[in-house]
Amino acid sequence: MLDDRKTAILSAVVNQYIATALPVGSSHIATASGIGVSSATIRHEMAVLEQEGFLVQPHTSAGRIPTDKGYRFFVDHLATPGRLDDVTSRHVGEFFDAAHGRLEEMLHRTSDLLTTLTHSAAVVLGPSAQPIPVRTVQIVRLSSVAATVVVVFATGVVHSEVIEIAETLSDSALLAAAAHLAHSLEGSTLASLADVGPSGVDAIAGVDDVVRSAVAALQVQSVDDHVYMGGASTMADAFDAVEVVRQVLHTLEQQFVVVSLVRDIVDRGMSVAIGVEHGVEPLSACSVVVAPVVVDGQHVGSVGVLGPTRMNYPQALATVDMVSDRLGKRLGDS
Amino acid sequence: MLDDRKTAILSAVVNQYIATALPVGSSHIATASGIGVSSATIRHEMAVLEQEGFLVQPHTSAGRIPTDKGYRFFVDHLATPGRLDDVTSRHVGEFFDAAHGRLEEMLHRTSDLLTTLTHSAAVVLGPSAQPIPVRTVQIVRLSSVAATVVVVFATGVVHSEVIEIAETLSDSALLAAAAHLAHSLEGSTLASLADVGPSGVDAIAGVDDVVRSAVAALQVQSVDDHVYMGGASTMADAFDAVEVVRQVLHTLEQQFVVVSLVRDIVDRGMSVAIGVEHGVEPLSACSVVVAPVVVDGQHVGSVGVLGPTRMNYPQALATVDMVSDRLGKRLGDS
DNA sequence: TCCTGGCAGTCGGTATCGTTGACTGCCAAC
DNA sequence: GTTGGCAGTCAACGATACCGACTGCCAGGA
Repeated sequence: MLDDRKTAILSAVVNQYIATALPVGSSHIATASGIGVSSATIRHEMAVLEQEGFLVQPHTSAGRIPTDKGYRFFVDHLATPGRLDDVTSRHVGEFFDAAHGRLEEMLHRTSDLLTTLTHSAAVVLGPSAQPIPVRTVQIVRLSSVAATVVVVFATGVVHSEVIEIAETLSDSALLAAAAHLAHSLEGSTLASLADVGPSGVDAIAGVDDVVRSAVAALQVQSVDDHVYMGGASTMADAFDAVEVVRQVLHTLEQQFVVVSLVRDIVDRGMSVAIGVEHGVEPLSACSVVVAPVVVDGQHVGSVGVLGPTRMNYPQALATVDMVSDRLGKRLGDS
Repeated sequence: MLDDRKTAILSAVVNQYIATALPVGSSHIATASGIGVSSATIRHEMAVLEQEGFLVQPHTSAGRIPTDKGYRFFVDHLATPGRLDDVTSRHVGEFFDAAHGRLEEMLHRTSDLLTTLTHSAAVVLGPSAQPIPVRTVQIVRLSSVAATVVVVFATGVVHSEVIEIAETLSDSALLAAAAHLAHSLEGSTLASLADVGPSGVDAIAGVDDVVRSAVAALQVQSVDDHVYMGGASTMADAFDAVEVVRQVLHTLEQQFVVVSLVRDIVDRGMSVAIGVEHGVEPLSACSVVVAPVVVDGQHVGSVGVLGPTRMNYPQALATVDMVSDRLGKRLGDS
C-alpha cells in the first residue's frame, strides 16, 4: 500500500509530532531521520501522503500532521511492540506485588497507576460480577421495612443491595428466604439468578416476595459494574484549545459514555480506537487504548487509557497490556 | 464598619460581578442600582472601599472587582438567607423522595444533584462508619489463605475488608473468631473495636490471630471514608485562564486534599471559606460552601460545593443547606 | 460639608499593517 | 527519479494607532 520510503516518512512525521505537538516540515525529516534524500523529495512524498489521506496541513505554509488514518497506519504497521523501559516495568511489578486488600481499592489504585505511567486519563472497568462464583448470600434485616442483601463473591468482592420488605414479615421468613437464595446461588454465578424459583416454603407468609425483591435488586446491580477513572485533569494539559478541554472533560464526566466506549472497543476486539473511530463525537480529538483483563480465560474486565490522538501509542499499548496482564494474574491468584 | 451607602455599593458590585464576571464601574452602579447619587460620588466611595481592602482594580481604567475580604463582608452581612426558587426546592424534594437503594449510590447521586443545582464542583463526604451501630459482622473464607470480613451497619451500609489467614486455620476456628467478633461488635459501634480482646477460646489454634487481623483491617477502613465528588469539569467553564483551570483540576484530583479541606472548614464551624481563607494555595481562586449532615444530633458527614470565588453565594448556601438537611433526614429514617 | 458635572489621564482591547520565518509547490537541470 | 533553487503562502509577532471604559481630581453649587 505504501512503499518503504513513504512508510518511513509517515513514521517520522508521527513520531516527531507525538514528541513535539508541532507540525513537522520536510526539512526536519530530511535532516533528523535516517532517510537519505533531500527535503524536496520528501516534500513530494508528503504531498502524496496528504493526497492519500495520511497527513494534513493545518494551513498552507505549515508542516504536516498525521490524520486519524495516518495514526491508524502507524499503529497497525509501524508501532514496534514497544518494550517498556525497566523503570516502568519495575514500577508495575512492585505495584502488583504490593497490592492487597479490597479489590475496589486495588482497581482504584490501578487507574492511578495507569495515569501516572501514561500521563493520560485512565479507565478501569472492574470485574463484572456476572461470571464470578458466589460464595455466600445473606439477608440482614435493617428495620421493620428494610433489609440488605449481601453477596460475597469468590474473589472477595462484596456487593449489597437494600430491599424493602413487608412490615409484617417475620424473622423466620427472612431466614427462610435467605436460605433459599443461598441454596440457589452459592457456588454458581449470578447468571443463575434467573433460575431462582419459588422457595416451596411459602407456607411462611411472604418468603417468596423477599426472594423476588432480592433477585430483582441483584439483577440491576450486575449492570452497573465498578468503574474507576482517574487523570481526567491531564486532558487540560493535552489540548491548547480551551474549548476542546471543556468538551472533553464534560464528556468524561458522563461515566456511562466512557464505559460503553471502552466496552464497545474491547467487544470489537480492538485495542486502539483513534479519533473518530470510536464514534463518540465530543471525543473525536482523543484516542483510546484498551486491553481486556483475563482471568482463567474469562474476560472479567478492562483497562484503558484515553488521551489526545497524538498520544504515544507504543508506550500506551505496552503499558496497558502490561497492566491488564498483571492485573489479571493478580486477580487470578487471590 | 461600613456606612449604609458603602454597604449598598459593595453589595451592588458583588452582585453585578457574580452575574457578569466583568469588572463593574461606577456609572453602572449609579444607573442600575437604586442608589440615588451620581457616578462621581460612587467613584469616591469605591476608592475608599478599595483603600479598605474590599475592592480592587485589575488595572487602572478598569472597574472594580471584590476582594476575598469583599466577598466575606457580602456573605456575612449582605447575603440574604437566600430562599431557593420553587423549581429547585421541588427538585431536591423529589430527589430525596425517590432516593432509595444503596447508600453509596445515593450519596453519589447527591453529589450529581449538587453539581446540577449549583453548576459547581460538589463534594459529599459519606457518613463516617465510626458512630453507626454495627448490625452484623461475618467472616467468609475465600481461599485457604484469605477471608473477607463483612460488616453490615444499621444504615444498611456494608463494608468489607480482605484479610490473610493462616493456611492451617480450620473452618471451625474461623467460625469461632467470627462469633467472638460478632459478640463484641454487634449493636455497638466500631469505636468499640479497641475493646475487642482475646476470645478466650484460643484452644482452637489461631482464633485470636484472625480476630486481630480483622480488627486491624476494620480500623484502617474507618479512616478513609466514602467520598463522592462530581462536577469538576465545571471548573473549566468557571475560569478563563487555562493555567488556573489546570491547577485547580489537578488539585481536585488529589482527593485527600479536598477531603481535608472540607473537613477542616466544617470542623471550624464555618459554612463558607473564601479564596485564601481555606489555606489551600492552588485553590486560592476558589471558594467552598459546606454544611454538615446531621442525623439524630450526630454529625455523620458533610456536603459542599466548590466554585470560583465569584460564585453565587446566596444560592450556594441555600442549596447546600437544603441538601444537607434533607440528606440528614433521609439517612435518619432508613 | 457633601454632592456633582466636567475634564484630563490611564490603559486594556481591537484593528491595521508590515515583517519575519517556516513552510510548500513547482520546475528545470542533473 | 532526484535535486537545488525559487516564488508563493500564511501564521505568528511586533509596532502603531485608536477607541472606549474607566478613574481621580477639582472647582462650583446646594
